[in-house]
Formats: sequence, structure tokens, C-alpha cells
Amino acid sequence: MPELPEVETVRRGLEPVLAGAIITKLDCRRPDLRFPLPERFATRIEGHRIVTLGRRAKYLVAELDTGEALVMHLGMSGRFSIQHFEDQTADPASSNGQVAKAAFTHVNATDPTHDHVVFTTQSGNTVTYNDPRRFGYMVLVEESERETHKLFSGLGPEPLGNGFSAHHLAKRAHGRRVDLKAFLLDQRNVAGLGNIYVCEALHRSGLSPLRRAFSLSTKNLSPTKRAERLAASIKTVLTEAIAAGGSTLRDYAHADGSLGYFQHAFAVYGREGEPCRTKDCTGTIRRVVQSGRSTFYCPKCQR
DNA sequence: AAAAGCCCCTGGACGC
DNA sequence: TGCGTCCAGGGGCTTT
Repeated sequence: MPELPEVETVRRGLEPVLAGAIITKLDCRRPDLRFPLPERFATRIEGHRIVTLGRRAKYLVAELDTGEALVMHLGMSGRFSIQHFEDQTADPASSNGQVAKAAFTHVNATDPTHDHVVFTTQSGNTVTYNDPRRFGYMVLVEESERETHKLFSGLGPEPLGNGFSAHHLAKRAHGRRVDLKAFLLDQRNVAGLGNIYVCEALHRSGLSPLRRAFSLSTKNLSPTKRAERLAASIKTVLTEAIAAGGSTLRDYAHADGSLGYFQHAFAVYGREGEPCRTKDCTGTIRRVVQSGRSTFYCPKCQR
């Protein structure tokens, strides 16, 4: 269920284990996720180093020293967990106490039935990808061709990057009759938003998800006040969510080891029938279906 | 070209 | 307890 903040949280959690690490073993327990796994997947990775672990939109990008990048998408239900390797001193009471024992702190609470891909690093840590619904996928892309790759070439700007602004929204929205909800879910317009954060950003900016996208833009393509509010809300809601994920991340090793889910106080998402939290608003959160997905909004303060 | 619909897959929540 | 139905935070592909 990961959107940009969750993927970024996962990235930050995996980075200490994977960035700079040599992958000694790649265990693929089934030939496919959403798509077939890459040909000779294990041999293209085993023995090689992950140089950096980055993110673009909802993709994790592990740049390898081979010149390829491992691009991973978590789909709806993908999770990573880390099993830390620990050296333990030999226990003199045990029958074979002369052999230093090694153990994993196994903190993966997910169903091992759906552990599809397991990475082992040279230092002995393992990183497990678990995905019950298998909407996630992994591909290997030549790093030099990544930006032109089909998965990346059409993506809009990172909402927390320099390329994103009210002006950008206005340009993209000009003349578009789609509703704002669908416009913001479209990764070509802005990359990384999903159903939850679209709902949240629209609520913060006081804009109805049913409003048409062209109302973000004036005749001469400049942004309206609405576009200014929307761009600002998108940035703040994502920034806050990442911060909340980071605070959860500190606990992961003590909790269930899974990365990518965290509790976040949503203003509208999942709150159908509950009172709006906007200051001085007496509205009630409503759920409607747009593009086949639930939209939560306050009809009173979102116009 | 833009917009809408269908579909991939499994599991959990809920009603009977 | 068991079974059926609905729903899920993504997004590629097809149809209109």
C-alpha cells in the first residue's frame, strides 16, 4: 500500500543494510511477481555491490556496480524486512561450544508463504521481500538508460523536488476535464501520490476532489490560487508523513521488523461519517467512488 | 489524445 | 465455524 512516504521510509530503513553491501546470494522463490523476474536474475546480482539505494516516485532504485540498476516496486502489499546477522560468542555450555555460533535476529512477522525474494549480504544480513498480492515487481535496467526507460520516461516531477510547483500543476492541468482526484493520481502529472495522500492534500487545500483539473490554471497557463494551495499542501502532507515514518522506523527492529507501514493520523482517509477536523468546520467526511477508488472528503470545506 | 473501465492477485473484514 | 461478498493504499493495458 505504499505511496511516496512509505517507499521513502522503506528506502531509509534498507539503506544502512544495502547501500555499499555486496549481495552474496539472491534467492528467488518463484519465477514471477506481477511480471516475470529478470532473466538470470540471481547471476546478474550475486557477487556485485549495491552502490546506492535511491527512490524515484514509488520505485526503489538499487544502483549496482555492474552498471545496472535494480528497480523495485512494492505494488499494493509489498514489504521488506531485515534479518540482522549477529556474531555470538561460543556458548561453553553447549555441546559444540568450540564453534562460534551465528544467529539471526528474526524479526519478520509477515507470512513466510509470500517471502518471494531474499537478498543475503556479505556481512550476513538478509533482506526479505514479501508480497501476498504480488502486484509488486523487480526489473533490471541499464543505469544509463534508466530515465528513458518505459517505467520512468513518463513520470512527472518529484513533489518534494525542484521541478514541482503550482506553475507545473497549472501547465499540466490546463484544459483537462478530469477531476482533481484522477489528475493527481496520474503519475505523469506528479509522481508518488496515491489514493491516501491525494485525499489528504485535497482536504488540506480545501479543494473538492470532484472539481475539474482545469480550474488550477488560468487562460494564460498561470496557476490559480487553488493551484498554489494545492502544491503547498502536497509538499507539507508528504513531508509530515515521511517524518512520521521516520519516527516509526526507529522502532522497527524492536517491533516486527517490517518496513513500509506506519500509523499516521489522516484527516479524511478512512474517516467516512466522522466529523471534519478542519478548524471551525462542522462538516462530515463523505466517501465517494472516483475512478473505481474510494475518495474521502469534506463537502463543506472542500469546494 | 483524453478518459473510463478492466484486470492482475490474495487476504482480511463483515454479514448470514 | 464456514461460506460468500466486498474491499484494499497501484498501475498497465484496452476500449471508447
